[in-house]
Amino acid sequence: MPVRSAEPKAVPIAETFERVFGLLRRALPPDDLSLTAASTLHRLEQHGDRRLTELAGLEGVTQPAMTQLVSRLERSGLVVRRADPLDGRVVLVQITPDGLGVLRRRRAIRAARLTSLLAGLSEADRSAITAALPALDRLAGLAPPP
Amino acid sequence: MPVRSAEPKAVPIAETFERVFGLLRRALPPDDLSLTAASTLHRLEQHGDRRLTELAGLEGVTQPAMTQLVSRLERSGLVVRRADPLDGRVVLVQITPDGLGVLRRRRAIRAARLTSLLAGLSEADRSAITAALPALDRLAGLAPPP
DNA sequence: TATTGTTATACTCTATAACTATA
DNA sequence: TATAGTTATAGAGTATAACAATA
Repeated sequence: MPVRSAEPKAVPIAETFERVFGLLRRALPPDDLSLTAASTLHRLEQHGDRRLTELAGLEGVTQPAMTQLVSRLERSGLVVRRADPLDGRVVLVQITPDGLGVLRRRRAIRAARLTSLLAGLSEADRSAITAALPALDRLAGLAPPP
Repeated sequence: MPVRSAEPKAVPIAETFERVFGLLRRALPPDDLSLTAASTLHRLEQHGDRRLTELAGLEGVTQPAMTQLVSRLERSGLVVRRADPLDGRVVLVQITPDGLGVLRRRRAIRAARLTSLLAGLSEADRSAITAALPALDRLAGLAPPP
């Protein structure tokens, strides 16, 4: 009986990831940021101001979708649009102190919830998850097929 | 310098999960099912017909949201609504052969994409991810705070 | 009266197509 | 002409509140 190579493993991995997504979605505080909004803010925090088109590419959404997301974030005071002195067409997006505060609060809330969930696992399970984090980060960092 | 207990670990775990979510989202075929729709179909496939309210609870969405999701799925021919002969108020949701086919196709596409991504990792990373799957499944299966 | 589900309404998030402004 | 971004429009997906039907 042949043991096939990489393909069969992908199915259970994909299904587990979808279940983890369900966990993320259900653990989202009701009137919190969407996952895309949070990811965008996180990127602006980590890597500084970015052009709108660049953000759209990094987040894997269209330019109009990012225009609208940035507009919503700006309306909420979490980012501001700035002009690029070198190119009049460009919009630079910058996170505000309020935006940083929202990220900080959100992180604390999610960490607390996740901590209480992790408490329901065995120490071995927690270790297995911790051990996989670097690998998962590398997986998530691989350029997805555009 | 004190090493604090469980709380600090939750932050990197939550952030890695969000990055994996980004991967999932970007790898979604353009005109495919939403993650919630897919999860609902998957549940109907695995566990048989379910009542609408039960599905809403399992997926962590409201009853009206599930009414609408089921309506969209029914319009697309992926599920049907059936009456419960024992209770005239109840709607039983059943997956159709077309729904099963969509799940099968979708699984194959996602597995192929994930396989090509996994090929970009080291064998050690792939092993770490595989080793964490049961733990992640248990984590995702824990009842989230309602 | 309580439960099951739907309808009404509103907002976020996303897409494609058409447009404006700048280079 | 090409690039950066916005506006227009449409649809999925979600929520709360109000409603209808059945138990």
